[in-house]
Amino acid sequence: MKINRTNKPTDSELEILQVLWENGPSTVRFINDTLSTQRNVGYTTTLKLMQIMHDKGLLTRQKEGKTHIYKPAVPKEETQGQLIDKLLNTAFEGSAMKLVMQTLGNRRSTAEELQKIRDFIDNLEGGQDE
Amino acid sequence: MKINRTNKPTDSELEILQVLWENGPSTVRFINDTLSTQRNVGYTTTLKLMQIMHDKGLLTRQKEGKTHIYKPAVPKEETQGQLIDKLLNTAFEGSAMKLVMQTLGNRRSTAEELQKIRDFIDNLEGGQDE
DNA sequence: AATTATATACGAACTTTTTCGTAATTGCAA
DNA sequence: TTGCAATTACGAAAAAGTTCGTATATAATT
Repeated sequence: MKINRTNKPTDSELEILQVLWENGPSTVRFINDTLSTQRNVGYTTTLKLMQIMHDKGLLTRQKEGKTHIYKPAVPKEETQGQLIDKLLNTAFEGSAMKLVMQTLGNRRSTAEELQKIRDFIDNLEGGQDE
Repeated sequence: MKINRTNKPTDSELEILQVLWENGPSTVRFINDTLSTQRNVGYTTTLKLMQIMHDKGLLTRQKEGKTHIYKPAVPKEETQGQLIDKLLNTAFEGSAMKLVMQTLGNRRSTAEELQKIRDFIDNLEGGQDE
């Protein structure tokens, strides 16, 4: 199936990607079992969704015996980036700075985390040409 | 109409909120004119959407002559916060730090912006109890 | 007061996303 | 090899979101 790097996942699709990101390549059975611990969802529902995602090029799969092993067709970071871009454009006037400040401003972070971010920014400045 | 602080806006609803955030309280006519500069959308479509948003408690309105003046029922920051929380939970394992780093890592920021963020973080540490 | 222009209300069609039932297929075990 | 349990394929219903046509109301204009 052709990989599509422009289709953004829907909410349900994102749920499935989450499980794959966390657990690596998985069967429909495993994904459904995992999702089922959080909410009610039928096996064929999950199956259908993953088939659609395969059609869209969001997942690749490989036959293993009689089951399929699915994995994301696109790196996690790329999908995350798409979602950030969308949020940026629909709610933060495209400004990464505004998003970052809002995110940090209203959520508790530990001193360690804040320090990591600081270091990260310091590092950025070196590499970035302006 | 009752204000609903839990309903997340859909994509189209967000488009409308954007216009309101940028321009302040507006008529359906104004919103539709603004949206129309970017894409094709009928007047009654925008009207219907805003009526639904009013029903959901996303917008309040006030009659002015024969038209209605609409405005967000909930502060912009609160809606932004909802959207961030959702992104955090569906794609960043709930970690604000990860979201921030991804955001800054793949997008160009000016030195000024980065400095502002640094200052912001410094400020945060003082106020936050840990 | 009648006409006109603009606004609202509302139902319904259409699209997209989500859900699931049923049938067909497949590999394994008896 | 036959039967069984698990999987896939597929169609279609249900739900959510979007779009728009038509009817009705309202205020301004002639």
